[in-house]
Amino acid sequence: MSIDPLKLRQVSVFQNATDDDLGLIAQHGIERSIEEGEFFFFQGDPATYFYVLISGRAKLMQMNPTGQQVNLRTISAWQMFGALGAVREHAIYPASAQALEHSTALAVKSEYLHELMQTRPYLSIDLMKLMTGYIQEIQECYRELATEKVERRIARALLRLTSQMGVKTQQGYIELAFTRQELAEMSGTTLYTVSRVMSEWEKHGLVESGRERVVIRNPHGLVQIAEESNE
Amino acid sequence: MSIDPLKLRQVSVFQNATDDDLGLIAQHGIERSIEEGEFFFFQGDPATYFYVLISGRAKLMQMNPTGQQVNLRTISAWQMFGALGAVREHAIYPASAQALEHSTALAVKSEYLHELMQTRPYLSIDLMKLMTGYIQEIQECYRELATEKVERRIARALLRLTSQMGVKTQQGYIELAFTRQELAEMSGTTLYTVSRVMSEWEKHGLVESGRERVVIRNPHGLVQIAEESNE
DNA sequence: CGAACAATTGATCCTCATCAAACCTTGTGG
DNA sequence: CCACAAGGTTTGATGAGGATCAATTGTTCG
Repeated sequence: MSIDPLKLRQVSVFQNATDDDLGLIAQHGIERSIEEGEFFFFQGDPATYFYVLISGRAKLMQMNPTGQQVNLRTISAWQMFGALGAVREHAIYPASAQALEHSTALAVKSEYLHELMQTRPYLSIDLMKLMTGYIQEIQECYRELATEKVERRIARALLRLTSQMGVKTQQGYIELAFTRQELAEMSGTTLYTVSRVMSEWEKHGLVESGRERVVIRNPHGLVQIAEESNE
Repeated sequence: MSIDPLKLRQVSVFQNATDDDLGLIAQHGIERSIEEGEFFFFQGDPATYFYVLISGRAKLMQMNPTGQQVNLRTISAWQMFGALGAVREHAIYPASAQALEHSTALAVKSEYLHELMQTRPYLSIDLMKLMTGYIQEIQECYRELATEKVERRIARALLRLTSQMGVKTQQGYIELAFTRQELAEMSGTTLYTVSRVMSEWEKHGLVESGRERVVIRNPHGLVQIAEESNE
């Protein structure tokens, strides 16, 4: 039992691929199932496969020698990750990929994508589009971390998550499923600070928070915090 | 009077290009001369040209609304920059490029590179290699900024510069030409902190510093600071 | 119910940013 | 050739913003 190749069209890098190409890719891939907390791959491993997340959620992260983590990106269904190995031979993953919940993914040999790109320019272009988007995002995160205060960074992180993975509740609010720790790793701070900031926001009715859960009640208010000049 | 097309082979993205291709690119480019402090382009401008630096030095930087700067990359001769526009139509530059000294560069229409990539897979691949390298570098910077202390970040910044643009002095030391302000922007701190750290290092014979100048006398010592576990 | 894990909150401390003032270095013009 | 201006650098004093530690309180699940 394998996935429907045509569903791969949802992957931004494959948006311009032919049906045949999608079939080939699906055919060359194997489905992997990963439990919550387990890893797709580790930073430093040879980058022999790239992945397309089919279900679940995952995160890309780096660890420094002392074990502190930094979250680089959160991945939801039909996003590609670990594709840097398709560009360079003998590349290694520059980050680790960990499942945030039980997930399945299609794993395809990097060299196969590399081979395809030799004869399909649109594939390269679309992969580059993904890369440029990613470069812009991380550049922005970097600038924020260097120049902005925590509260604003946390607001930005929440807004980013909202647009990527926000789920509407019945009341029309937006719900996110992350621990304080995870939010801290995304905004370059500690879980204590995130907790304090959230408590403060809750007092002002901006958010409503619980265990592994944040409900945004007033997105506009968050945007204000994210944008307002340093008063 | 135009540049020798074959010199473009030094550009990593053009390493596999044919002589004819190099000729075409040179032919489609115009030479621009930029004075110290002037800009090649600004963040937010339409990304209609990409550049190859022919002589001089430049930096890619972002500014936040309050005017604080972050340095993303320093560019030396025969490096390409501003190429994100070749990937996506109507793209805008995500950063500004400023000349650190009088510089000349070849400016080529982004869409021309885009066109070439349609029929020359190796060009796309080589541009992607550049991008992946860049992604890895900025990811690393991001992680450092989020998890490491200033002293170590400054050491890392110096080491990065050393490998990219270091010039050997007669005595075999490595000399770099940057102001405290510039070093601060590269390591996410202030010129005051950079100055203090450098004074401290100078006492221990690691570096020798002057106006817009840093001489590294003991690279190994810097590596130790950059790597040593948080004691 | 109890164990494991997540969140909160207070107290404390430390790293750096910030401000201010003085000091160097370099280049320019009289 | 000296004086001065402009810009880079150093250093001290001060304070704020968060990190860290510790103790307590929720929450979920077997």
